[in-house]
Amino acid sequence: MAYWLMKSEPDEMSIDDVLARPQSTVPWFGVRNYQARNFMRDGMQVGDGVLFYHSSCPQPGIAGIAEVASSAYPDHTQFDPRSHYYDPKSKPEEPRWQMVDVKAVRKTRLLPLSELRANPALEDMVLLQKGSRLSITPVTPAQWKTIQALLK
DNA sequence: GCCAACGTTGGC
DNA sequence: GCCAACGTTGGC
Repeated sequence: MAYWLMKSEPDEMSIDDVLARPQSTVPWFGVRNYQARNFMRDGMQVGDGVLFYHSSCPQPGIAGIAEVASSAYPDHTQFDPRSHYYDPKSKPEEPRWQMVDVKAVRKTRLLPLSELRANPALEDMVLLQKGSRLSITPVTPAQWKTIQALLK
């Protein structure tokens, strides 16, 4: 069992949007960063805990709890020339980009980035490191536990 | 809109 | 393999 933080722009896909979907589940398409892809492909297992983070919005922070709902499989948007996420260099016989399904578990209070930064127990979070921009980052069990307590 | 930080591309 | 140029992310 591992833990992750996944960023989503609420204008694109908020925690409410995911909860409103069938099975509260969404395919996490559009990741175009190798490190983030590798976390999905090599690290994630069904049932892993996910902190659902709202980014690029007025109040960035953790907005909900989710879980990994599938193992990694090819992201079909990479082959669609009309898609914003089209990658002409990726071939169907050798897909470059993968995705997983993510299932929303519950909405939480908005736990703002500023509150995460202010908590000494969380100072090592990958999310909070200088210059960190990864849309998918690992979370340690201790960090997960701290955040669960903050969301109680 | 600004800008720091980082990733990718491509010429050499 | 180096590295300049460019594109993207994302908080502010």
